[in-house]
Amino acid sequence: MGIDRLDGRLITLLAREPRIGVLEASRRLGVARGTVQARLDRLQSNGVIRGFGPDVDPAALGYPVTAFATLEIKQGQGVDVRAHLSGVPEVLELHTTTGHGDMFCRLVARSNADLQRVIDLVVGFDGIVRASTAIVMENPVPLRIIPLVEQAAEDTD
Amino acid sequence: MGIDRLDGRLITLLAREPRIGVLEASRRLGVARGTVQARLDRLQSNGVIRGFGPDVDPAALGYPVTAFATLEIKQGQGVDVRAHLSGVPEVLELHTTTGHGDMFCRLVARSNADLQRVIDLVVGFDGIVRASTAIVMENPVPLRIIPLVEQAAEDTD
DNA sequence: CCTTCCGGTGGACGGATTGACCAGTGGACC
DNA sequence: GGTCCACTGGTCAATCCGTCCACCGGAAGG
Repeated sequence: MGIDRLDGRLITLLAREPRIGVLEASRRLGVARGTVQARLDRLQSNGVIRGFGPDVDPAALGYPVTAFATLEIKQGQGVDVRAHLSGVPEVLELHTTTGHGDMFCRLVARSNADLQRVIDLVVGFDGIVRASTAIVMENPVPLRIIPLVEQAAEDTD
Repeated sequence: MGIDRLDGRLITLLAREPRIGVLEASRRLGVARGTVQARLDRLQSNGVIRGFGPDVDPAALGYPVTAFATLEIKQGQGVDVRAHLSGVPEVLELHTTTGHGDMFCRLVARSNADLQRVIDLVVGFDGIVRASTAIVMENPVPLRIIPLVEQAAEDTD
């Protein structure tokens, strides 16, 4: 389990230019096409590459506001809260974190005003005691993975 | 700007089965191939679909621990802190949020012990006054976009 | 009512890529 | 020496891609 330098270069290449196919990738990497195919198969069955889903921008969908909310959960209500939040489209992800039954989620909304509606949707549920929200103003480092891939490849796993 | 139901179905289909091509997608959706191609082109130039980058799992790379950190930044040090954090591979994303020069980032590490190293890396910088970290235990709702896409499509933008 | 515009349809074309094979080679390991 | 494994370089038929085209219907505007 782990990736070598060729895997790292392959992932980086695919991340930079997702449109290229196996053949073009093999040309760029200077290896045989079969090698790239084998690597890709392995990376996917490994679970290193989960898939190639479309990367959708919520802002372009009309949801330009992002916020993070910390939720305090009533004891034993965890399961219900999860079900509730997974039913809210504006909840893009949900984590349970260390602490006193705390959860943590990423929200999007159509506007700052609309964010109030979303928060009401999220908090308007019995198991949630309290919520504190932080609105995102800038995103200096968008979600990325390449630097980590390169580091993992350097560590010659 | 916005997406209709066909766009929504197309995005959902691509998210579920990224391997399928334009031709197969047109068959599934019951429309002509040219239509799917035109829609895809439009969605991409719109910026709704940013791309089809590989979805890499940090855990499979050897970084199974995720944490979120809130950073308090010294006045006027924002730019330097961003540069510093963007140079740390374990920082997967960084946001500036409402509050007193606060920032917010997602971290990964090889283990709970290794997380200490990462945090030291992150915090060991002049402009950062204080950091509070929450370790992720579970991830009931992984980062997702489809429910939002479907809602946006229903709203018949 | 007529005209124009626009998105979708169904079809076609050649070039390119894919997935699947194969024998051969070199290094690592026992 | 023998075995295993990954990579190479090549072939094959099947498929898909990007790009054209003529045609149609509805919507909007005159």
